[in-house]
Amino acid sequence: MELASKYSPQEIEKRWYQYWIDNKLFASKPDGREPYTIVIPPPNVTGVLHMGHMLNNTIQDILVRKARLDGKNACWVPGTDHASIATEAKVVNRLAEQGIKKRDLTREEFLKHAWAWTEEHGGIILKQLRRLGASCDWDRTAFTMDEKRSESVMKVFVDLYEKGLIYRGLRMVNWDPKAQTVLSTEEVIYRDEKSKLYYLKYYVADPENLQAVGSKVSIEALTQEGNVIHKDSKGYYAVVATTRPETIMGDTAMCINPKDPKNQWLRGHKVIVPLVGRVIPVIEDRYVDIEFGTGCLKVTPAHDANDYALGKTHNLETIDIFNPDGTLSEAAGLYVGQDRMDVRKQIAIDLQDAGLMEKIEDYDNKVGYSERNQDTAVEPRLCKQWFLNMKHFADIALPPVLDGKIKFYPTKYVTTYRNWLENIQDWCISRQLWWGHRIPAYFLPTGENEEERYVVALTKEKALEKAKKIEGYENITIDQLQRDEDALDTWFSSWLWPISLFDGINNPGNEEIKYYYPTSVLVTGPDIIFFWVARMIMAGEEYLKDVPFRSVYFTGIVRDKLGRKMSKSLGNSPDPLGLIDQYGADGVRMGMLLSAPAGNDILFDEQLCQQGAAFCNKIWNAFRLVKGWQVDKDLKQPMSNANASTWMEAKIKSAYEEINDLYGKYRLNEALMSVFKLFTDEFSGWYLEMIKPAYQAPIDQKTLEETLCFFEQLMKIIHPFMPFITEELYQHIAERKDGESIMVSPLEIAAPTAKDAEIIAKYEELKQVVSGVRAVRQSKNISPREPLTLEVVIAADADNITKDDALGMTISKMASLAGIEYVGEKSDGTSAFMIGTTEYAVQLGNLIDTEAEIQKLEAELKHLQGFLVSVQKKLSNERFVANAPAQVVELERKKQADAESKIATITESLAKLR
RNA sequence: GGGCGUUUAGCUCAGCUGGUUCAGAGCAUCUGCCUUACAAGCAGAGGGUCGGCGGUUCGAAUCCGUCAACGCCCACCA
Repeated sequence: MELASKYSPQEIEKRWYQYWIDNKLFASKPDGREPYTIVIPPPNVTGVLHMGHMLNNTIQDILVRKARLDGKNACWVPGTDHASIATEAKVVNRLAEQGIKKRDLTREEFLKHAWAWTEEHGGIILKQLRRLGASCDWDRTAFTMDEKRSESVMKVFVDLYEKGLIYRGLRMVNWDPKAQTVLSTEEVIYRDEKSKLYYLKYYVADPENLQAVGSKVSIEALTQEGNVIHKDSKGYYAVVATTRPETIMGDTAMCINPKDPKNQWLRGHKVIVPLVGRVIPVIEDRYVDIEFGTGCLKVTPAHDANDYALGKTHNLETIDIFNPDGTLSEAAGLYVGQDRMDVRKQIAIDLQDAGLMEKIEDYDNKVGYSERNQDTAVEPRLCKQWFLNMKHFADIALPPVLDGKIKFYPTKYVTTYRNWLENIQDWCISRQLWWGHRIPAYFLPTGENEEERYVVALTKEKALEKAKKIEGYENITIDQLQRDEDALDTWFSSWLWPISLFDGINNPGNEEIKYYYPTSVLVTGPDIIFFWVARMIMAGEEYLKDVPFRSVYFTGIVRDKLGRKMSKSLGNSPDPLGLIDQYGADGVRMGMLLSAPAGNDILFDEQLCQQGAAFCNKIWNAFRLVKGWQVDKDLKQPMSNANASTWMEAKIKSAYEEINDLYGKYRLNEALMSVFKLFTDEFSGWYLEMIKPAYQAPIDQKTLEETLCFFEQLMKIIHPFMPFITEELYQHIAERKDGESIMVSPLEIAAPTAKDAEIIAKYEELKQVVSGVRAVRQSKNISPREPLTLEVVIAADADNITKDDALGMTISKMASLAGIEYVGEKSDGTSAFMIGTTEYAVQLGNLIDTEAEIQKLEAELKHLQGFLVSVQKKLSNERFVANAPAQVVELERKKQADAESKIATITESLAKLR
């Protein structure tokens, strides 16, 4: 079969992917082999493949394919996440485009739209992964909202509720006014913002009292005690610094620190909220920072977590001045119906106009935004929500990571993990969304001002049974039960992923969960260590009493080559599928990985894909060379080939050992680099050139067989990184039966022995001699094909690698030598170089440039003399000789001896040249 | 404010518990080659006082201290 001189991946990749699918080579069922399991971090169901996915999934695919070659039963389970906030937002937007408002629809109608959208866009991302070569067991594709996963979520909710770990309570929570849902603390990200600090005047409401006090103790006296008293024509006033003047309508107190000397004069008084006119008490609490602003804090219990806490201790009224959409409510009394951000601007003006603003300063502060929606600030809001008690889960999730039962790569994330768990807050798991798992709680009818009553059960029927057992509700009917409208946080289903994929919640102890769990490794980004990684560990420990994965490999963020995050607005994110079209999946995989040092961010440079494509071409052409050789069955294998073959085998063994070690440490970029060098330098650059027959000359059978065997081994070693081209060539190397595949062909390579190391060392020396001759050619401008004679300057009985017939032959071939001569003294007209302590000289005849030779030798001599001085200095240091280990001293002595001998040789040569 | 990490050739990174001929790789650069597997290639070469300072040691890129720059995470200072 004729092979083109350039490798074209497109058709080949398509063909083999189909072949793998047709032969169910990605499928896994429990059997007697050791399992190797990875569950995919489920991408958003309506998401589109980006470079982060490319990296993450390339890594997973490499690990899974390697496991297959190692003879393990590899199972990579794909799936998607319903991503409730993100998806619901997308559906709401699409409906808006059609002029439909979410709140005009019933829940059922809305969900119909959402499912339609999911079916339309859902799973595109999984299809895209196939282009990359992802070897997922597609028959297992799951969705966080499919039947099994949903059932698991419901069961877990009910179970945790019954265990008393889920509770419902009124808390200060983070509210996203745009999505109109509550968020967990982890979903709020804080951004630095340039804002303003407004200093507002709160007039003292009872100036007579102040006067009264003042009459007893004069204002002057108070001032002398350190009080800072503000007064203008309208009276005495306190100054409060705030970043949020629009919340003053919710103020129910002003707070000072009892130990603040500046504000002692305000003790026990009342002040008037500016513009609003409400009279509020001055309370005292050590929470207030004396140094901040004026030391006076406005207390708005409904709209700030700290103020809420203050409100609780001091029994303050709570006035909620915001509507769920972030506009001002009736309770505010002013600016009703306007957006809080507009009100902030307006009220500043109004305060100023009313003379109630002391000053405005620039101020840097942090403002919380929803992780999913970065243009609307999160609002602290008092809300009744469902929470998961995290203390219990932190207790069970910390030990496995600290004890190393789960290994993190890189390890630095253990600290991050521990810090989070040690300061954990309860997890707010309810969301005011429809797209998600609806909370299985049912409210019972109650009177107007009664506490709410509810039951939690898997079905409405079971809820009814439970309700009937409650005193006073014996006669309740099913229609009177009102199911909670809210859905659960997406992560409340994701945290079960490694369990629910094998149906371990619904079907505890089933064959699959027993076989595949714990999974082998989780490959994910550090940004979801709290959202997902930690919580999976919690769920695993809670429900299976075992870790969900043995190791976690945290990948970095994919950035552009300038180090900027890839983003749509910067337009610096390449289209992954476009890259695959251009460079082939194998090329892109290599490009991704080469730039991905373990645990660091990756600076993606498209040029690396080019390198990947070039490597494919290299492999392709090496194969063309081997495939083109004619065999002469009668030809005996030359010794030089037999030796080269022994060396190549040793080299593969030692490289493979190193590669395996790197896999074990998840240093995949380094493993790939080793693979690359093994193929390009050792195999193609050296080995093939060593055994390559002369033009149109045949090769002996044995060498060809051995070469094909190496080729096959190399294809297997490369396969996890570049699955397509390796499969293609594997199929070409020998006749394969239909259904056979490199993917599942076992790869067994023995560990290198001491003898292998010896051979490798010998060939390293051989390479140096060859390079030495080549360097001489280069510097003298001699054609690579011009035959030259090499002199080896050694004693007649001395040993040298060129004396080995096979090695000598190889050196002659690789360096295009006419012959090798052994001389006691090199002849005139030679250019020399040293390998170790042996001098080699290339006969140049009249091409020799004596002056250049002298310069070269002088430079080397100078260098050696400097080196010798440093070694001698070390050896003459008594403390070094006394303290350093014997072998280190011995080594220095050898360095000294070698240097001296080299210097002698060079000095002699120089004398002769002169 | 606390914690973690990074700083080694033009770029991206190795260099483990200090000592295997004055620090390595890939890419990039320069030079010479269209040598019948591959110019998406081959051969050769140049390039770093290992962020600064101080210390421990016979010996430090490697250990300790300190400073600086950059990055990330956490934290209720309005």
